[in-house]
This record gives sequence, C-alpha cells and structure tokens, in this order.
Amino acid sequence: MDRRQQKTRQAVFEAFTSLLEKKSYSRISVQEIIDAANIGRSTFYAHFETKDDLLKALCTEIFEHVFSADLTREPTHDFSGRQKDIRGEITHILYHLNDSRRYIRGILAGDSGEMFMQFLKEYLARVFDAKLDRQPSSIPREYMLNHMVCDFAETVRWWMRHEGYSPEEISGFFLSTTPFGTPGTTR
Amino acid sequence: MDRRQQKTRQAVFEAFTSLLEKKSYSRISVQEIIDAANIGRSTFYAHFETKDDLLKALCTEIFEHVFSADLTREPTHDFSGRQKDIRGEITHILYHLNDSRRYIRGILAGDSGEMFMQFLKEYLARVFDAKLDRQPSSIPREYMLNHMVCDFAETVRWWMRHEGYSPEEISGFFLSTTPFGTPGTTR
DNA sequence: ATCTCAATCGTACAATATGTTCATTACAGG
DNA sequence: CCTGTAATGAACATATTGTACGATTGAGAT
Repeated sequence: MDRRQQKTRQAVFEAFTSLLEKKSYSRISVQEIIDAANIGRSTFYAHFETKDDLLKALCTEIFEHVFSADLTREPTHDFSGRQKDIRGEITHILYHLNDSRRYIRGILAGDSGEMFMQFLKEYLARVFDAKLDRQPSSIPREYMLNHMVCDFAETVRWWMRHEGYSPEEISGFFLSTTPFGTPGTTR
Repeated sequence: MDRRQQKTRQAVFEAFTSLLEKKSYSRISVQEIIDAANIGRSTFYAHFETKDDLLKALCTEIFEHVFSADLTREPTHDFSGRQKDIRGEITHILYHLNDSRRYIRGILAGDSGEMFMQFLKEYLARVFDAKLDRQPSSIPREYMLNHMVCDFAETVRWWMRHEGYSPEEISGFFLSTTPFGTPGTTR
C-alpha cells in the first residue's frame, strides 16, 4: 500500500484515539479529527465514509491484533487437545488486550464503548461456543453463551478501568465466577 | 402540573419510543421527534434541553417505576429478615421491567442502550451491594459487585431480546450462574 | 362567565456540521 | 524521469441545532 495512505490512516487513528481520551465519541466532530490529524478534509472522506466507519475500522484493527491468527493456531504450549487449557487461552487474549490498553481505554470511556463491546462479544462468542459442549440442559444454551461472553467482556471493561492487575489475576477472577473455574461443579 | 405539559411530555415520550423501534438513537433527529409528537419546535426545547436529556428523562421515568419505593419497603411477604429472599426481590424487579418491556426494547436496540444499561447498573449496584457481606477475599469486592451487576443487567438485556420467558424462569437462569443460587457454595 | 397567566405555536435566525466536487499540487514506485 | 495515485483546500448544498419572539390558545382560579 502507498506509504502516503498508511501515513494518513495512522495519523487519523492517532488523532482519533487521542481525542477519545479527552471527550466522548458523540461530541467529537469529524472536523476536529481532521484538524488533529492535520490532513485535508477531502482526504478524510477518501479514507472513511463517516465517523462511525472510522470507529469500526479502528476496532477491526485492534481485534485483528488481539485475536490474531496465532491464537487459534497456538495450542502449541498446550498439547492436551482442547477444552483443558481455557485458562491459558483466556490469559493469552488478556495479554493482547493489555497491549492495546491505551487505545481501548479511550474507546471504552465514552459512548463508543458500545460498539467496541459488541465487536469483542462477537469474537468471544466464537471462542466460548466451543466450550459449551456438555451443559446442564436446564438453562438455554443461548442464554449460557451470552452469559459467558458478557461476563468476560465486562471483566475486560472493568480491567481497563482498574490499572494494576496482571492478565493472570484477571483470568483468575473471571474463572472463579464461572463453572469452568471449578471443573466438576456441574450445578 | 398543567394538563398541557403532561400531554406534551407524554406525546414526546411516545413519539420518541415509537421512533426508537424503527431506527437507532443517533440517527433520530430532534426534528423527527417533534414532527412525530406533533408539537411546535420551541415547545420541545421548553421541556428538554437536548436529545440526550430526553433519553435521560425517559430512563428516569422507567426506573422510577421499576425500582419504585415499594420495592425497598416491601419485604412484607418475606419476614426472614434480609439476605434470604434474593430470589423474590429479583423476580419482583423483573416483573416491573416486564411491564415496560415495550419501551425498553426500543431503547436497548440502538445506541441508546448504553445509557439505559448504565442507569440500570446504578440502581442494581445499590441492590446488590448489601448482599455482598461475607465474601471470599480472594477476589476484590469491587470486581465482584461489578460482576453481579453486569451479569444481571445483561440477563435483562437478553430477556428483552428473547420473548416468552417468565420472570421466574429468568430469575432462575440468573441465580443458577451465581453463588447466591447455591447457598453454601463459597467457592 | 370571565380573567389572568402560563404553555404552545410557528416562523425566523445564526451557528455549526456534514458530505461532495473539483482543479491543483505533491509524491511514491517503477 | 514519468506516470498515476493520493493529498490538498476551497467552495457548495444540505441538514441540524438551539434560541428568540410575538401571537394564540387554553387551564385553573375567582
């Protein structure tokens, strides 16, 4: 890709996230982003259809990193097949999220958080879906999946607001409130 | 209060919720609400400062009903002190939420959901805070409270999307994923 | 019935934001 | 060095927001 495009795209992302740290999404105008990024008005619209589009693009960029291919391809340090090392998988995701913490904090702070959370939940649904094989049938599987996904997503959100916990600790918090944490407890 | 004011206020609320069923919050303009409510432009601004203000007012109205005074004053059908009948309390809240289902669905559908959820969580925090007396200290109380609150709020959101479950059923779902469901399980 | 005041109306207005167009300039990659 | 693509910035039409104000209506009190 043309160097110029990369440069512009990056400048917009940085201006945007920088603004998100100061004010909430809905109060940021496209013009402000353009000024902060120091680009021409038409240049912005050549890259992004709208402000929402930009937010979406940013989220995509972040999640492509967090849920990068190596995650699905990386049961390398755990040969016990699947199912077993949920803890490892979760911790791994948390490590990646921690890398992008600076960006995520801003997005989550304002009203752009909703879109981020939705993105996150979509990815998480894929991760957790496989783990819900044998379940007590008293509760709809659909409810259970939503529960797990939201639970984890909200844990992430909480973590982003509370500095100073390691991925392992957070992983522990999460698992201790979920059936996975104490295998055998079928409830 | 002047009958005219009530009428206007009600007309705005109904126009607003009706619009929310069709399109998301951010895409609804004040003018659309005014037209749908069939009132004069200046009348709207005499009642509400801004669109956000309207949403806030609507949420307040709903929650004043859901968490009405009788809830805190109504351990009447449960004399076992407190702590015991969490199930009853929760079910009660769910009944009230069910009454406003028509409104809530629209609000939750679009990007106004975030504000509604925040409101809900604030109220829930008060309810659950009292229930977290004796806790395993391995997990921060703050995390635990957030977990409970989000868990319940997301359960509500799920319920609003999935017609056909009774408050008692939902109450059961929720409690079966939480330590409260199986008292004695300290984890 | 009538009086009074507050609420509504609707038009007008200024300010701001949005998204598009286009001719011009600058630069990346071959 | 050449070509095509990206960036520029100004200009434009449109839409939205919030405010102002005089005129009208109707609610509630006497």
